[in-house]
Amino acid sequence: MKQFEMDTYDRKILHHLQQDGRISNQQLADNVGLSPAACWRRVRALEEQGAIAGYSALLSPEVLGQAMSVFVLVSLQRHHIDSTAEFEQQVSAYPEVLQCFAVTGNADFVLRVVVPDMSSYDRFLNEKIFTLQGIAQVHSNFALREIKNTQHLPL
Amino acid sequence: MKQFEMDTYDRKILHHLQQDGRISNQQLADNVGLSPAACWRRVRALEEQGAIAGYSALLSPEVLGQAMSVFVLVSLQRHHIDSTAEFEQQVSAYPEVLQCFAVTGNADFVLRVVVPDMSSYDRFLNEKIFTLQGIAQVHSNFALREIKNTQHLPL
DNA sequence: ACTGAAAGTCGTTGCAT
DNA sequence: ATGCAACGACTTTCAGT
Repeated sequence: MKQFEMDTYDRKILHHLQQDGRISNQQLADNVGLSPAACWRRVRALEEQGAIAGYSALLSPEVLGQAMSVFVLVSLQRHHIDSTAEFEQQVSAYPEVLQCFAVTGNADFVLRVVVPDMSSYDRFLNEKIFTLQGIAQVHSNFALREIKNTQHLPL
Repeated sequence: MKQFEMDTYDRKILHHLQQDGRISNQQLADNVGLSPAACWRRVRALEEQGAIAGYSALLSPEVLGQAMSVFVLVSLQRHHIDSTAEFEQQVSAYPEVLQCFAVTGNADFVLRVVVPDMSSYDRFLNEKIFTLQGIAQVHSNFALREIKNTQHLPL
């Protein structure tokens, strides 16, 4: 993945597309000050370069009854490559795990898990986390409130 | 925010819109097995009910040179309502802070911060976090690797 | 690189079931 | 609730600058 030059037009395009992924090419062109054709070519280029990885609808966890967010700190027993790889593979497959990062600090991984309620979380832990091989410690920090939650990159 | 009934069509629609927020209504209708008009009316309803909060382009941090993710654990000195509210307000305004949750456990808040490099992170801490009133402790856990990172809710 | 126009596709609405 | 049909708007391509 290599870097590339981005001018003000590209930055504006990315900004508006983060804000509204379904904005019409015409509106976008108006907002950034390009003709629709020129704007469209730039968007295409940004997609092909990989700067735009995709588009997604943002759903509301509250409205959909998936209101519980938990930060799960996981430490593995031994840091062998293969047990780590298997952990990552399994965890990636769980739909309840929205995010998983390998981190510095006391834990090896931090996961953000989203479930409808506490009993679902209990089931998730017992059936999907505690059954994994090589788990040393699991610590759950429950989200009391969501202050901010986007994936919008600063440009 | 009240719950509402969702049938299989709605679930399929949300699933596909999470996967591709720019899918055309016709393709979506094909995929879920509805006519374009019926599908479009359901999408409209889901938007109005708030189940769909919006749409966004997903950008690639690596390609855009915003490769460093840090989990910042923040504890406040006294849990007065007003200092907490001010902290939340300020932190929400920082573009580097993609996510912020009030959590249980040792810290009061966990923030996910994204910056281009370590020196930018240093500046972020000194100029934007350490200057806030009532900060008791700040602990930084750096993301070594991103295993999974979506906002896709399990349906 | 950009603009403007042309052609095809799609979103959106109204109406009937 | 659904499908069909029609109009207007849009996306996308291509030639010219």
